[in-house]
Amino acid sequence: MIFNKTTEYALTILGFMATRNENVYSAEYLHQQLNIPRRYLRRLLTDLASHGFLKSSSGRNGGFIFAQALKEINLAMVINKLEGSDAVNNCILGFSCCVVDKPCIMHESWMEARSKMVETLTNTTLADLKEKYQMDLRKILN
Amino acid sequence: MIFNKTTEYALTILGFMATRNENVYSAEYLHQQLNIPRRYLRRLLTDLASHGFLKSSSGRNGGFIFAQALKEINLAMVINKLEGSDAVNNCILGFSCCVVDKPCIMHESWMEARSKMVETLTNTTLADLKEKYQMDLRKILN
DNA sequence: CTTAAATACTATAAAAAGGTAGTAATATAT
DNA sequence: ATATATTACTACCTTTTTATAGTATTTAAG
Repeated sequence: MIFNKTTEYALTILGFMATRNENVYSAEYLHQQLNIPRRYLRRLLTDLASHGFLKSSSGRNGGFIFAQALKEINLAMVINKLEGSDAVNNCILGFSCCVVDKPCIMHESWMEARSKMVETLTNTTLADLKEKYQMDLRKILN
Repeated sequence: MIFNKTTEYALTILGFMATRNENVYSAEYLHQQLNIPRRYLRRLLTDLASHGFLKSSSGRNGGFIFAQALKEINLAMVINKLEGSDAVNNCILGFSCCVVDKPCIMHESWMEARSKMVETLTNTTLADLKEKYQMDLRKILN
């Protein structure tokens, strides 16, 4: 499982938008480029706007743009907003009773695994993805 | 999200069984100890048996025991069996087209994060959990 | 001012995951 | 043999997640 489909979609959208250079992205355009179900994607875009990642403009020539600088948005932020609170921070066993001073059996192994993952996700911003994308492009051209 | 509830339950059950010293564990007993819904837990135990982690014996005094040595069962195995195929090995974006020679934008960041996690989960066996549990017990007693 | 291209809102449908119920089958103790 | 404690199987119900539909609203072009 790892992440919900909705979260995957959100990362896909933001990742795509971050690496291209359009002025504005309409839902229809993103749908065609990314193959995410049309109506579901629209709602998700609205959500991403209400979460503060995107800004929407209605009407003709409207669409979505980033509401923040790319370097301000990291992958962990997106995941946390979409999975609700701290999906990534929970005990692997979902034990509400599993806390630092009374950990469950798997606590230690899982914390180690998880914290590495969270660290990477937190350290990766959309700006990093853009940079990587452009570097890859240059490699292909040379 | 990270893992399904079913996967959490499975890890809880196996972790519990690994750290205690009963001869056999009935569904009813596990239900009382672990607070997993009675009927759902039963089905899950049957599944764990058919996946080869447990062996069941019917009838009076029946129940479940491990079908393999504790050191042969690691957390990644359990997760993979329950989440179906390779949940943990998928692209973060769920792109079927994302493969090593044509990776998606987030491939690299995600692979790094994920592989750390998979490594820990693969290296942690039920025998390790048992050992850790007994060490913790000794600490409390001293 | 009308039309067209867009987002916004709300309700509903479909699919998947989680959970329950009934009954059959099995095996042990007495 | 019978009663009891157990798992096994199958069908169904509930909740959550994913997806669709209809209609209203916004805005720019012509």
